[in-house]
Amino acid sequence: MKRKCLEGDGCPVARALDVVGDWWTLLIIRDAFAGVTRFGDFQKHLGVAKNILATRLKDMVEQGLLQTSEVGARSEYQLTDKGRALMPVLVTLAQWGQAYTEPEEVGAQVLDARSLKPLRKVEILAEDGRVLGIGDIVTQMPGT
Amino acid sequence: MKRKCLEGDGCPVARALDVVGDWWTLLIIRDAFAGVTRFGDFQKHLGVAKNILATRLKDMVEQGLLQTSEVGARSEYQLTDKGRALMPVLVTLAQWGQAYTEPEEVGAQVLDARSLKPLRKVEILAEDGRVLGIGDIVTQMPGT
DNA sequence: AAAAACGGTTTCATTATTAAACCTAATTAA
DNA sequence: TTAATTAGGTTTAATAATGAAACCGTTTTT
Repeated sequence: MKRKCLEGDGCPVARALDVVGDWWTLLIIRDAFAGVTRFGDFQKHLGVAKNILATRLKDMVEQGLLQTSEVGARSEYQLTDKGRALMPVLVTLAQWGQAYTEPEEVGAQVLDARSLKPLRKVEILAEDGRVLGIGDIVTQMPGT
Repeated sequence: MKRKCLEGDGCPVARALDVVGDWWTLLIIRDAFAGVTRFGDFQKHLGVAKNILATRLKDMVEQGLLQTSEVGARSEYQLTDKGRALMPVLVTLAQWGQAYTEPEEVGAQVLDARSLKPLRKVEILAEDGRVLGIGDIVTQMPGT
């Protein structure tokens, strides 16, 4: 009756979602990328209830996505390497969202820090460098 | 009191998650990429309760991720362009999962259809082609 | 010293998820 | 041709997750 059960799954997508598939997790990571570290700031930006933010942050620390450092008796939440490694996931998701969903107001964007321009569209490449389209990949599943 | 509220958000990540952020959605998309089209096959592979699979599929059709076609009085669920466009998201997620989570058994993989080899690691590029690391991007937020 | 803010925890109501039973139409087996 | 089974769901009732608001001790500001 619990909600998730994909921990040791053969599929890396399932395992990834077991860690970051919760409703708020990727949004917290997004804010952490934007420099947010304090409980109250996450709460304000996300508009999430404090209790569930507390449990999410605790879970994320347990999963190794965030680490806490006590700065002046005030704890800060910072991305670990494992959390930072989600950057390409966020960028890819953002590009899909920009292409296929409509904003009411133009808002947040991920930009190249040097030029402050948008990023190039993510491409999926084969080992030899060929650009792969949607029909060019196969998903090999264990039970199929 | 409802669960989601990010529909017209300024942030494309939030809008994307509003569509694909549900617990089972990306796993359904993954299976659809693997060629699954029928209700029972989704149910078998995912191990999800039939009622929630039914509502998820209905939602995903409403959101334009899947379309149904009545093949011999038996409906099939197929990816739309919008759904297929999530391929890079799945690939990036899978690569993160492969790098940062541990499988109990080696299982599903996304492969280049021609060579049947793994894909190249996704790179985030600036407009001018520079490879961007984690410190090389900035997230511009509306309320920050 | 008093007041406000920070970082939560607790409580209780609402919503989502689940397993299991059930149902109807279509297909397969006898 | 009938009977049994399967596919594709829907309904029901229990459990788990989520949410808003109140509360609480500590820390910071006034």
